[in-house]
Amino acid sequence: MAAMPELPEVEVTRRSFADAIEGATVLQARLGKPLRWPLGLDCASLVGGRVGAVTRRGKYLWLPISGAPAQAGDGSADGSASSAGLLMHLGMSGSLAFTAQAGPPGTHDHFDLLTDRGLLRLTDPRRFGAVVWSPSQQTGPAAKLLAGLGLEPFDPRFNGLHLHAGLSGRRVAVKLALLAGDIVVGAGNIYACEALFLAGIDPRLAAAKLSRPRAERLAQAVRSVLAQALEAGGTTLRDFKDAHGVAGSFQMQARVYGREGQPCLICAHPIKRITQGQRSTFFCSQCQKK
DNA sequence: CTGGGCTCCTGTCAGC
DNA sequence: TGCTGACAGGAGCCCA
Repeated sequence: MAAMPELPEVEVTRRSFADAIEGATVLQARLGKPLRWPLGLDCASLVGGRVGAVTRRGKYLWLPISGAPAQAGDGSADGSASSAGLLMHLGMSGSLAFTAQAGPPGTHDHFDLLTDRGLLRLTDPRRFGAVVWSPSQQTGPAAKLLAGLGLEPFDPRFNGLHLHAGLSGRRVAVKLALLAGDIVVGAGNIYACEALFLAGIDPRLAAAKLSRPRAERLAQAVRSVLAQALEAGGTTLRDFKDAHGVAGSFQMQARVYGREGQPCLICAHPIKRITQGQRSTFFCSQCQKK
């Protein structure tokens, strides 16, 4: 079962278990095969900890865990932002399930957090995902990983002006600049392609060459594509499911992604596929201009 | 500082 | 049916 964790999928996952797990007590933790980075803590040290409010930053989830007896120097016991916790990333193939009853771990289940309210389980075949212990979001490994992330797409400060400023002085193609995530987070390969199509912008256009008005349109398109996907339950192309195993509603139809050779929905010109930064870009050469 | 390319690992699918 | 190669939604890191 493939997950497709771009921002909407991560947010849908978060919403699907955040309320249920908040306030739970950790009974046990287990690691499977190594993920992208080491946990940085003994699983046993998590036992007795209390899970706080799960938040998201970009495609990362933050699970505050406070008050575990074995955690030295953990001053906070209320699950607040300054609490210690786990920074999680789903990589390219990760998914989280939170269930009351779960069987023994399967081949691709590489992290379990058993609580008195249920089991949070990370399944990740490719193991590009990560679960990393950090003394807080603002310090330690979490701070390092979250540093340099751009604005959240739904942050009111993310607008055409911000995008235009971020793109200025960059020679890279506008699509790669979007993907880099240091201007705005959350647009992965699919949604970057889709947003550029919506905005009528050629993905190969040098970032700095995008005019202010077109940057405005692109910012709007990024928000709109991500909002649509979010509303649809995070569904994009395949079989994404949230932490209860609920599938998305399949409303977010890709207009260009994965449609090489098929007619553009606007002008019927065949959709093109090119490679940018070792990744596929889909676009309509007729509707998307430089 | 920017930009380009590589890398981690496994599953799936198309083609022969 | 079996093998092989291409490709996959992320993103940190290293080097020019």
